[in-house]
Amino acid sequence: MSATIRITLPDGSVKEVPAGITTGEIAQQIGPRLAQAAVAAKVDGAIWDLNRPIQKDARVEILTETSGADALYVLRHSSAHVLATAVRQLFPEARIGFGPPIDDGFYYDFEVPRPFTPDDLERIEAAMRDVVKADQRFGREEVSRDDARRRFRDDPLKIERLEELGDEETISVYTNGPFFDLCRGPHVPSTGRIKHFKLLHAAGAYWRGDSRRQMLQRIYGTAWFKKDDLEQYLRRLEEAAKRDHRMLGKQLDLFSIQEDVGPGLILWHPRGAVIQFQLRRLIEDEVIKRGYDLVYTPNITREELFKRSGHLPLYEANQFPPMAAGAGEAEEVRYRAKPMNCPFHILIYASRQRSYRDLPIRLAEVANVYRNELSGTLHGLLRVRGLSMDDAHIFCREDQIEEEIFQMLDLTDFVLRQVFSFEYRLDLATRPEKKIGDDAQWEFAEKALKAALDRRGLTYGMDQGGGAFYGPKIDVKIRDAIGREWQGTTIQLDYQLPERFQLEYIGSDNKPHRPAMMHRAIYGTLERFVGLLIEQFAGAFPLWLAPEQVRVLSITDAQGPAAKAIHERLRAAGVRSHMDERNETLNYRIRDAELQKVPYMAVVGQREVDQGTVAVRTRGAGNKQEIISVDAFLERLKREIASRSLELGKTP
RNA sequence: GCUGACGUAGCUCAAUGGUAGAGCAGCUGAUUUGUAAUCAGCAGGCUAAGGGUUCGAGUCCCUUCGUCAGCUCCA
Repeated sequence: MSATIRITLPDGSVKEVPAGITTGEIAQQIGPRLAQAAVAAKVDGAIWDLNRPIQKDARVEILTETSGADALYVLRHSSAHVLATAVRQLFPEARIGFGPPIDDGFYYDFEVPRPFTPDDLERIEAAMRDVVKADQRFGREEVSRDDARRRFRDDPLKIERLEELGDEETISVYTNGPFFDLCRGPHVPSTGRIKHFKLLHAAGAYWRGDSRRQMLQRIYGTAWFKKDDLEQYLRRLEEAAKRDHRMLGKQLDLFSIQEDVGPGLILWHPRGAVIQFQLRRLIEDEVIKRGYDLVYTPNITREELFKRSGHLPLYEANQFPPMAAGAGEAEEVRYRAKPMNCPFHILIYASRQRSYRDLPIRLAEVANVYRNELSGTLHGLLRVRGLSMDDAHIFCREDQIEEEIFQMLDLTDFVLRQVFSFEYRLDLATRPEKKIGDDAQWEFAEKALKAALDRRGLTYGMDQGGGAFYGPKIDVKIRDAIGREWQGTTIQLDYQLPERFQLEYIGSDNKPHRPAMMHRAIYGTLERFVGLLIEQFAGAFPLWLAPEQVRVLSITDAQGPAAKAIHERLRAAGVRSHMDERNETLNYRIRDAELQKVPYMAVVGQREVDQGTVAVRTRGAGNKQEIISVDAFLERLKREIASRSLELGKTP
């Protein structure tokens, strides 16, 4: 006998249906068009296949191609299976790893005797199209552990995963055509639903993300419901490539990285240095207003200092090897380039006795540090070996911690959101495996960070195990042009260093106490931040940051002296003005200034000379020129620069 | 660091194992231009570095350095 169950639909209506009905059948009952468009269903909030039977009362929502992220997730997961089906067909010896959906696409990991070539990818993609054409039905089976062991006996990676599943977990196997996979699902009804996909690239990836385990070959792809969406996505990738800071850095002559100097070491050309300089000014001015003191400390130090701080040996892999002082009195003394500034700031703190009345003490320094990062991780300005950190260390009483963190979050918001309109995401990173200090200290520190975040009413993610070895931290992630996330701001609590350096202050009880300590960088590093800014603005910087703010162009040589006078007047007023008096046509010089993304061009012809005006052309505004007096132009420039407006011609 | 691809003029790219080219940029000259490329000429290279195979290597092989994608790591 078949029992009846009650299905609640999103509009609140209730359907009485026999138990064992599938969500696909429910869709069919509602309407054939819905059934046609259906991809999967949400049953009590969980995503299910359309052909999975429902046995008890539930809320059901049919997901269609237009249901957004959930539906795409299912499509891409199924695409990964189609990929694996094709790979297995062409490379029967391939063993399968994991194949999940990811943002914008999917991947699948394979253990194969040799890596995939670009040719292989083309063949695999063609084979995938055959699988799609065959319109294989995705079937779901629940199997016993023994059964699963038998079925995956040739796939050791799957067996490894299988053995980790708890006894209470359902073991499900999904099949399509000849392919079967240990998989939680869900999937689209059949492979024919996957029409618009493309394989993007192949690369090595460690099994389970562990660099001690074997390397598998990962194939990345993207998949969409509509042809337009796929094309738009591919176009978006191309557009993003045009914003790549490495390409723009070359075109706009901002910086270079040269083999003669070394990987990850930046040469800031004059035009790039301007941007860095403006950022330094901004943060230094702001920090002074907020009660910090600026300090300067050396780039190298006796190695003992980093032993005392605990960086050696824990951080040694990231440090450059020691250098000897050479012949003479200090022959045996070994020095190290600094990877961090904390020990120096600590020594400044400890250089005299401190009272509770002095706290908090906030020491700030935009400093160069050197970290020997793995060569394969270096990436333009976004990951370098010579870093300019806008670093600071705060020493305070325990009861001041929360307020200090609160203030740092405020400074972060000022810089990232108010000044730059960055969308940013916060993470609370907790204790890692490699750490110093006991669990009680970590517990306390993690709570303090949480309290400040909650007090500011911020939402944040948890990054379990992502903390620094000396304490938990709050990290800010900013996306680059192609959507990769990079850490910018970091706020870290540290209970270890004050202990190691025996830091003290004299409390109101006239007894010594240990201060709390925090590290923080708002930009993170100037290298990375400038890199992200280049991509954010696609090289077209707002006036206050632009390497060249105005380019003065004379129409013929006759206006040369007058143009030069205007240029010099602007420069004397602090405007970054350049003059283009090359023997080229006006059109040529305008084109050049546009390509260099100069915010304003000031064109000076005979009419302008006679009237004491300039013809102002705004970047990107075509030939909508504006004739104004030199005085008015200069006033406008000054106002816009001071306002740090992100848009040309607009002062907030 | 690992896996793979790649490295040719300042830049972007060509060159079935058989004399290294083009466009732009640069230099010289002509031209004096009113809002996205004026014309002509000239110069520019030990093909990343080092080794090997070959009558002959930019091209094939090895090593090193570097770049790119991803993994790991991280500001």
